Amino acid sequence: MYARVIVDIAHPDVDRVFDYLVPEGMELEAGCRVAVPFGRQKKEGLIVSLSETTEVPAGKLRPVLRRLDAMPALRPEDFRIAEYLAATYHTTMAQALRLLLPSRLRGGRSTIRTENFVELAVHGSEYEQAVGTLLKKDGSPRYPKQLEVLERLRLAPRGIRLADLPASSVKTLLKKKYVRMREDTVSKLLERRAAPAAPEKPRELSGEQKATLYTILHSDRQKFLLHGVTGSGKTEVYIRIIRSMLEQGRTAILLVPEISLTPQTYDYIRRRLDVDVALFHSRLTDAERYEQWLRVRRGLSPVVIGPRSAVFAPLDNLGVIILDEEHESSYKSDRYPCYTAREIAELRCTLSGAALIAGSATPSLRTYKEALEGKYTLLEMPHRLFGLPLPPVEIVDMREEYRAGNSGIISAALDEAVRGALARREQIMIMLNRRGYSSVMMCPSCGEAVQCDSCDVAMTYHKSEGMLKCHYCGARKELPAVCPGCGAARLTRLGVGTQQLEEELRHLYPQARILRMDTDTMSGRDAHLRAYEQFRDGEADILIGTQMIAKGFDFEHVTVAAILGVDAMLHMPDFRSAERTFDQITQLAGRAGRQGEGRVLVQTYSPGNYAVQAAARHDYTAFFEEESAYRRSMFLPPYGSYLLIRFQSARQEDAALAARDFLGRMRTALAGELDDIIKVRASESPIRRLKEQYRYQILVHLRSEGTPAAGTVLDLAGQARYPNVLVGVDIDPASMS
DNA sequence: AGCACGCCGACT
DNA sequence: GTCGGCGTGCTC
Repeated sequence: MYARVIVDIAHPDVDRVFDYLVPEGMELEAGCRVAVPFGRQKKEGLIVSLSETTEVPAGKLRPVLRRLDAMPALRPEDFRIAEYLAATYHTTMAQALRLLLPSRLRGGRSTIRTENFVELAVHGSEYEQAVGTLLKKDGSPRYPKQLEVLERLRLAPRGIRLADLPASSVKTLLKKKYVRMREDTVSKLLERRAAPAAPEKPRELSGEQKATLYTILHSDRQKFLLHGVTGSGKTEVYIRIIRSMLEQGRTAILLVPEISLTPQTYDYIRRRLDVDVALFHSRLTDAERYEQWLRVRRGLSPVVIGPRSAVFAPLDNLGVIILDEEHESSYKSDRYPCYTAREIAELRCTLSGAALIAGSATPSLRTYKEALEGKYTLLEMPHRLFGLPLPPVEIVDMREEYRAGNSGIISAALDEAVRGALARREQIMIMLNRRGYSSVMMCPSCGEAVQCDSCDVAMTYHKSEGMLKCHYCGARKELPAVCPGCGAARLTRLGVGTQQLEEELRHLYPQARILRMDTDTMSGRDAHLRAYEQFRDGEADILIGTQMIAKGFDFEHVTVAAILGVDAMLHMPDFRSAERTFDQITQLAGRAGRQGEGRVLVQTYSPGNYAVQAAARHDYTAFFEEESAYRRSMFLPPYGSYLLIRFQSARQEDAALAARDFLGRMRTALAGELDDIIKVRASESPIRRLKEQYRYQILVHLRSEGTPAAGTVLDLAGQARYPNVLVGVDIDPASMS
């Protein structure tokens, strides 16, 4: 018998299966991790399959050293997923498989162990009888040790480790057949099932919710896009679907963006579903992550909640994957392999016949386009619950403010709204994009940003070099002395930071209690939850923060919501900047007026921008039409496509040489497919050195997705071998830097 | 990704 | 003469 093994080395030269002899008496299964000799080293590997035959000459074969886990770490489906990852995102199988295992199960740090567990063999009246035989005639204990063991086991549904019980009592109880032994995976935390949360009464669904639910549960379609405005009750629909799957004995994954609000979603779900829910999020330690993974692997948690990596959760009988806020950019990994959770979710749903539900108030262009084309079934929920209207949105023209002599952060309109709310003891939320800063240079008088001459994106100011750079083509130019648009004499760096905003607010409203939420202030483990509760309980009047306050933060007493720094968003050097702006304004507008009255203010130097305008009117369709026409005409995703091939090396000349050589090969290979190509740009990466690595990149802009030219480039990248150079491929990258 | 092999320059 | 640089090739 031979074991076909993928060795855990992420290098293209060894990215294949190696055959090993299975020693006499060693029991192995596909999916097992094993220790194997590899050259002069000892390595970990995963058994892809077992075989009666091998092509490898007998002289080369060496035996498996040992089996590492008591239970196969991976399931057959996991290999399908890894193969897809390796093929689609151009990485090695070893690298792909690492995504499917908790890091604890690598590098000899841990193994899935089993131990002997003792569990009750008698239940109900049989149990009572059994207890009776251990009592004296007067009802007092005759064998107190054995009685104690029975009582402890009665309270432990998964049994208790043999090692944790008195051996002699167990021996006797085994003989009496009151208890039995079972082998099971070891884990202290697995015993610790969260106490059932106080169940909440099911809520009455709105007509819209009922119709949506009905369609999903009774359709023979598999993929759905649930387009529901903020406050339309999408979460309740998700819960009903999950419950329905659980009733059929199937399992569910709920994917949420990485917004550290996962615990809140978790609490909400736990109150509505009385099942064990596994929770993945970025703040778990390696050990906790492993526990959650093992829970799922053992089939103890039929529901998984987590960010993009949770799409790999090893659930059997998968019934549904829900992608909440499907448009969020955090669903795309920023590390190699640069996978997107949506694509993996689609694959898993196809493999297991599960449903996929992508939900959003502002669907990504791509998903909405695919819904219109029929790949997804489009479900609309255009109304808020309880007949609440969407709040009116006021656009404040900051150019006018500037010309009228107010060069501060707060416009006159926002000032008036804040003072009013403070006087009425109502709450205010002010959102700034990211940390508010941007390195785009903009004219405060006309609102224009300095654009690249050949790329239709704003250029980025690199202070260290004193130059403007284009993140798409690498072009550089001097900072112009006057605005190229209107000739005004002052260009400024866009945006303010949350800290600066906080200072300004303290100065303007000394009596107000201000709470700031951003990555600087939210460092502790439960910092988010504490801040959330603080504001909810009325311990602050004004909440300022980055987009982390825009989602899931529903507060009754908020009557004023404002968004600043819209321009830094609009002028991001990224073709998705309008999409992101539309999304952010829409999300913020959803925060105010959950109880009826509410004011939403948008401060911007580009009041006429179509994304700003459409968001203010709550008109997704209009935004989609305009944005998709623009993307189509410029061959931008999801119509056209970008391929970014990056060359990284500790030695600058190695990276540069590799990029140059690759460019040459690519030009030759693409000679017959020039029609597919709009542009090829080779340059230093905008951040030319990162973590000691010099970086060069080639950006290929293709007329449409999945063209032969794309295949040519990706194949070439797959074959590329340069000493000391790492070649990475990113399809439609989220950022060029 | 590691590790040995092997073929060249600078040294006791 | 040999010590050690790192280009090349291999790992079931």
